[in-house]
Amino acid sequence: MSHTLGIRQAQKQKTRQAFLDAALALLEEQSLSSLGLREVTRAVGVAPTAFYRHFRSTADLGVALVDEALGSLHPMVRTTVSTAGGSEERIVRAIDLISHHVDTHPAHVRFIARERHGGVQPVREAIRAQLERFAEEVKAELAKDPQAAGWNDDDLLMLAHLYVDQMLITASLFLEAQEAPAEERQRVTRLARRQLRLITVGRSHWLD
Amino acid sequence: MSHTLGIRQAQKQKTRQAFLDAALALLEEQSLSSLGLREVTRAVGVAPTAFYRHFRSTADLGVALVDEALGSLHPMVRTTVSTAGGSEERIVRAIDLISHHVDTHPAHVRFIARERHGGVQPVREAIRAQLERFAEEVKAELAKDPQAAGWNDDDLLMLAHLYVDQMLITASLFLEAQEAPAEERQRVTRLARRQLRLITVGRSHWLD
DNA sequence: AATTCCAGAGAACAGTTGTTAACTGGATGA
DNA sequence: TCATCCAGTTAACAACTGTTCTCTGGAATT
Repeated sequence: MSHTLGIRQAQKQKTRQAFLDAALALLEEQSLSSLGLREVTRAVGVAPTAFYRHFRSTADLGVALVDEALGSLHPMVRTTVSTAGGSEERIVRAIDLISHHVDTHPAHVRFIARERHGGVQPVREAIRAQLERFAEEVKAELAKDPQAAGWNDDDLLMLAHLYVDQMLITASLFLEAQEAPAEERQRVTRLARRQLRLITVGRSHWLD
Repeated sequence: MSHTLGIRQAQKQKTRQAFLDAALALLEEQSLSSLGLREVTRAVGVAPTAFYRHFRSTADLGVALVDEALGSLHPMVRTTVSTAGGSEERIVRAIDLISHHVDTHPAHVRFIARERHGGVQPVREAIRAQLERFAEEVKAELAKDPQAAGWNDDDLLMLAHLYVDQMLITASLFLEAQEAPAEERQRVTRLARRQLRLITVGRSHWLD
């Protein structure tokens, strides 16, 4: 199926990835709308004009970063929501999973939080579309749960969005607490768990 | 109490406000970290150097914008949460209030949503501090409610943060739907109401 | 009336930006 | 083997950036 790339294509992809990595690093201290093309090429160690061989603009690069940051996350979300076990057990596991993901991919998380409402329209749209996909997937998993009996589609999607937004809020909190002492990070963990718990309580009494 | 300003101070404040207004307008299509000092002075119609008479940097201007956007909002939040009436009635009124505020101050709302996780640290910190104040105020109002009997302080603050974050999410949704047809805006209204309802249901069964 | 103050103007600085055109040299395919 | 392709280079462009220093003219103070 997958044809082995020639030396040429392989080198091109390698450079492209170097662009993405360099940009992500530079974006820890600024927004995409202020990221300069020359700034990125300088960080990669390549001529400014080389940029155009891979991206039309920095906005284009941003959209590629959205795919890198969120594209591979769908399986994880799907299984997290659907995993069997008691509801308390699932809450703890979900928060731990977010915490772990922030630890291993802080720059990706920062990028998404920053550019979700950022100044570059195509990037906002790309993030919005990915989050909509997450919501649809969460909804599909929720629908499988016996607890979903009697729920209409609109309410399921409403709940799914609530979960997705809460996921992002939690990730952002972990990110802010990243350099903080362990006790602060533990405080965030407990807060996130209780918020998720409250939503879950609301869910289980929704039909009353 | 308030001493009438001299011609000089009055003119200075006028120019300062012109800076804030011009910046806010420019920030509808970009982030603060890419806002240039000359760009702002050009929009105001004043020499670049005049900027330094009012702000040290664009970050400084950003912090001033945070105060303008959120500083005067505290009374509104306070009364909204505390207003008497049935819970369903209060939910409808809260969402309507947010919707109205987004209609009347779209640029302010956009600015806060954009810079909350934006690339300028002092501005992020200023927004964080204001939102923390909101949460404390909401918590204080919640504590007055008879429903809060048996709640500990941590859980009250947890719920207050949930409300504040939800308020921002809703405002952002209204903003995105601003140019959309009326039916889309109505859809957002209903979604926001139901999410608030679900949180309220969770709240009323929290102690079970 | 004379003096001080200070918001804003003007000019100049060294650096930066995105984009263009024409090029080089190694991988690719006939 | 030889012609084609194309990722990356080099050079140059006009336009823009933040910041400094010096100056001005009207308001504020004495």
